[in-house]
Amino acid sequence: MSSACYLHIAIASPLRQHFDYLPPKGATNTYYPVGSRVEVPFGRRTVIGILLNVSDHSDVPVEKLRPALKILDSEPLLSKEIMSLLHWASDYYHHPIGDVMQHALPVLLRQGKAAEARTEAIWQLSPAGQCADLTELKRAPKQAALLQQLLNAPEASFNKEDFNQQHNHWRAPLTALVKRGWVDERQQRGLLTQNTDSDSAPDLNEEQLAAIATTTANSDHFQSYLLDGVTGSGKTEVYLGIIKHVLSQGRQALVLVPEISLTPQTVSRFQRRFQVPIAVMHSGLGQAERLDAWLAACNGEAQIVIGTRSALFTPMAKLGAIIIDEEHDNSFKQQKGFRYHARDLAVLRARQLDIPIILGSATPSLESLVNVEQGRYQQLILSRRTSKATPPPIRTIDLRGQPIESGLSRTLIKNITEHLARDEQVLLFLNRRGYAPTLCCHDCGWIADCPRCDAKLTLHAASQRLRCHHCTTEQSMPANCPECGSSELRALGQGTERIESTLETLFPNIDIVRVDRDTTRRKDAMQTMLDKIHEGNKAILVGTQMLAKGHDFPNVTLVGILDADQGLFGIDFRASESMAQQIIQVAGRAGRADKPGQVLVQTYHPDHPLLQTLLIQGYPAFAKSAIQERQEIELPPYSSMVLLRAEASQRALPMAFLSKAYATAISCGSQGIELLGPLPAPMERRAGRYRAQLLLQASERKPLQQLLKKLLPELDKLAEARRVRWSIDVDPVDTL
DNA sequence: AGCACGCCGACT
DNA sequence: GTCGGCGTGCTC
Repeated sequence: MSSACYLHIAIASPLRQHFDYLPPKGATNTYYPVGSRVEVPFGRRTVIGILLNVSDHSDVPVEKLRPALKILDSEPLLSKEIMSLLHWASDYYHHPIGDVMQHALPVLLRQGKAAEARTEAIWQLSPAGQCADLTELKRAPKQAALLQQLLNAPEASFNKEDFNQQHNHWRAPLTALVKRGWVDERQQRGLLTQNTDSDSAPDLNEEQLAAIATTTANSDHFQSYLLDGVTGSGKTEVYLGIIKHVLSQGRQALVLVPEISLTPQTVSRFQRRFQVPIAVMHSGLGQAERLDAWLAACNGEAQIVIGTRSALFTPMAKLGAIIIDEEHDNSFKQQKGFRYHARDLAVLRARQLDIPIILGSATPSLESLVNVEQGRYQQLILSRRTSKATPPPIRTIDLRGQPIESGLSRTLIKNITEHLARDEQVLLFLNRRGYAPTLCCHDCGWIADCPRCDAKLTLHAASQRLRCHHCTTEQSMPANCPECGSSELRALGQGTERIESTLETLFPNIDIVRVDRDTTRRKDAMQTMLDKIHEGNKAILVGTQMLAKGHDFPNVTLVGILDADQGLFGIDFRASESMAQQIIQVAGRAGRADKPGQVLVQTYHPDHPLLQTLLIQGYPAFAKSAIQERQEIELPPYSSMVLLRAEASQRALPMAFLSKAYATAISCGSQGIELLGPLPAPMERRAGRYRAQLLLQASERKPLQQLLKKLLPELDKLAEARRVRWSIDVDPVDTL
């Protein structure tokens, strides 16, 4: 009995559904591997989708079905495990399955390229070439030269770099030699990055050993661990210890890190410790490189995969443990399109595979701390710094009524001078790049606003330009006020560029190194600066959060936080958590070597309770009180949030859509769900578009999910929906 | 999202 | 007269 056969296929489109196809015409075998790519006709074009499953029925009338064109993979490209993770994610984040699937594939595979590792051509002298008659090549000097090179090392094979070094046009002559039969051309598998230098593990302290022992004792079962270790306590050594164990079992390890901390140093630390192939996956990779890394991870050849957020979806043949470094970092949450949280999905993946997952941070997210409290995560504490250094004392500098020199208080300047006098380095943190955030006319009060955003333009002095930090707007700095013509234009407020120039006047003989997006735009700029800092000569580093993450500056003994107040009165309920994490992370840069460090925090609100708790009692105490506050006012993780956003070029449209959405939600039955809004977004206009949002909040996840399941198909049908760009954000990390 | 069809404005 | 703007509709 032959039953009907329908292929359910995920196709990249905003439609929340799959599409059904008949098997390809003339298909002889009946094996259709779920998780493989299928080429199908879709509307007027041909696209590549992923086979979700093969079923004996379809909800679509048969006459509407078209046959698929071609099965592109004979084996599943996405493993069963990844498919199930993606299904879950599509469901939970309410994002169309087709688009979700695309996130799991390197671009080249999405485009239909064969799932084969890149190869490079290599050339070798053929047996016939060994007794080649060079006189035949009298009139082909290039061929002769190439042949001579090959004859010099008759056993060796050469790749294109080898020829590039000695010849400028070698391709055609070499092809001629191949034609003559004197040279063999072969394709060889490219090699993964691997390092020949090696180092061995340092002696670990008891806490580190205990953390490794705990996680590895039970390494073939699912368990989430929160590795809560103060800066400098050697979290990475714990990761390495765990990975060593994983590798010894013949399994692979997946390490996810925030975007900014995936530097060559990070990777080389892993490479030096383990002489195994490592696949690195980040946004800077070329497409062919990305495909290579992906395939190597997939087939188990790469034993360690280090990557950012999206590396989570890499299929891995024998994954044995997942590590999330800096788990509190918000860059694990994708902020557009498919808005998944890589950390949260990683926990799910670990559970599915029944393997351990280790979330590490010096400043754990409140979510993870609550998970510890509720017994879902097991906490591993590293309380001691590995070096002798004691944690640096943190002092506040009360800015009220103080004379301030361009953002620097007298006290801070005095301390900088002292540390420099001891040939030490100073790090100043200000999370605002540019020269000044405001350009203002002294005579009429005009302010340079962005024409496309509800924001001020930032003055960049070096380029003499005004730039918007929220869109691409850029204009030259006017000589006169465009309103009243006055030439008295004043730069108000401080950015890193201005601090840098102030420091240059205050400390004319000291190196000032500014590290922000503007100074690190060039490809190796960051590296050059880090190298310079590591030389250890006295210097002042000024930077934004780029400086706060992960880098180790052994000779920095003074950290100055120039403006701690930014996060204190933020509109987002997570603003204070982020501020605290940022302050502690920056403070952790001080005194890592044998020199004692010192941290000075400038603030206009030294009595603010959150700041007090953080600076006097430390992050754990801060977290405890912040958690308590979340509990009292039923904020996440003590409630569940979903944000419905909309934007359009006309102001009224997003609000109109969201009002309709509000009404639709009510009619879907929204018992137990609080609807807040619709409201204009905190910065209503951005890049010329008006934005608004509707917040859905509930004490339980389930009713919210159920509502969305009913609500979203209804919203898709609304006429108002077509006039705006809208999106759903489940568990938003910032409500901006 | 793409892609086509369809009906109204300023240009070779 | 057309090139082209984006509103609307459809994709198994």
